Amino acid sequence: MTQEQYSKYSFLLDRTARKVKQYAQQQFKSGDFDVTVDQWLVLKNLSENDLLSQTELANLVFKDHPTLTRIIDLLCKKGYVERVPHPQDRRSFQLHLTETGVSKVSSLRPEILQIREKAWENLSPHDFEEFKRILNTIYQNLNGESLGQ
Amino acid sequence: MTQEQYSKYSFLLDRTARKVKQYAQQQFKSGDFDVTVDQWLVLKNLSENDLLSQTELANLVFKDHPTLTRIIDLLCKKGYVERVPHPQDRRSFQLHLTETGVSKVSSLRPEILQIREKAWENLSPHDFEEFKRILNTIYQNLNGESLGQ
DNA sequence: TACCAATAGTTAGTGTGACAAATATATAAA
DNA sequence: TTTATATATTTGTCACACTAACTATTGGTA
Repeated sequence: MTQEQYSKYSFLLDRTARKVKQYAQQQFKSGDFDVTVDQWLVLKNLSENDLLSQTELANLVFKDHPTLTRIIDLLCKKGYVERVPHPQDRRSFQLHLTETGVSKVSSLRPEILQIREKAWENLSPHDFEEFKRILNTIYQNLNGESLGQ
Repeated sequence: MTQEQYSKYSFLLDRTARKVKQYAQQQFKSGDFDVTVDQWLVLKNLSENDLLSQTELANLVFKDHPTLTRIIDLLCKKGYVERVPHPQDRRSFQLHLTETGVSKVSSLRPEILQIREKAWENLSPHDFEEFKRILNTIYQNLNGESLGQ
């Protein structure tokens, strides 16, 4: 296999990742979910781990701090999340899902699982495992120092 | 396999696609390439197909028209691309690499192939074929009407 | 105590992505 | 020929990614 051929993965990877996000976003919109795909990722992680700091959450969802700041801003504005001052450290916040946030997550979760399945038509469970393995290997190959999981 | 497990691919896919772009962009920067990753994709396609219209190019690189307009704007500002009025159709342009653009492409091409290879350490040619197959299947599953290649 | 490096978070700037709407021109239909 | 429709590109808006620079606070150490 030549170098030339190897270089195409980056194009296909980018194209497919965008399509997956775009497809989900369209479904989110037609279902009036009132959140974006990335906002959902944040909400979902907050529902599974209460009282995270922004830094802890950023490490969970693999987003950088400025991006997370803005997503949290939007989620606060929508009333799904609150920034609670950290009792010991005045630099940081504990992130907390509001009542509205909790019920938003539980009402959207099943619908979103459904949407996510569509991508796997014509593919096997073995394909799924291989896909995850390859994605993780690529990630680690490029992740220099931190070798993050 | 439960629905829950299936939903993780979208996170891994997005994370890996971002890492691939970020890694390449860092290398581009440390090598003073003077283009972004997406600008490179456009330049490369123009070097292989001269005198495309913006619509034709948009279909090649799978970017939407407004995005492409802005990338072309930047490449024109940098002097790598020219918009030549279409001789028959006054609505459209033929895109043309300048001298500078041509030499930029040929000087960067080998360096970029090198950068792209890094992702494939610890992976086999068979992995590569499976990866492409799965990416393309997912893309087509979500691509509703147009069934684009 | 006073200094200093590290940490938490924000702000600003640039580039990109998706979508809707606007403009200009071309082409087909009445 | 006039009208309607389709096409090529641009503009505007919002969201996200990444970098760099900045503020505030913490904790260690001289």
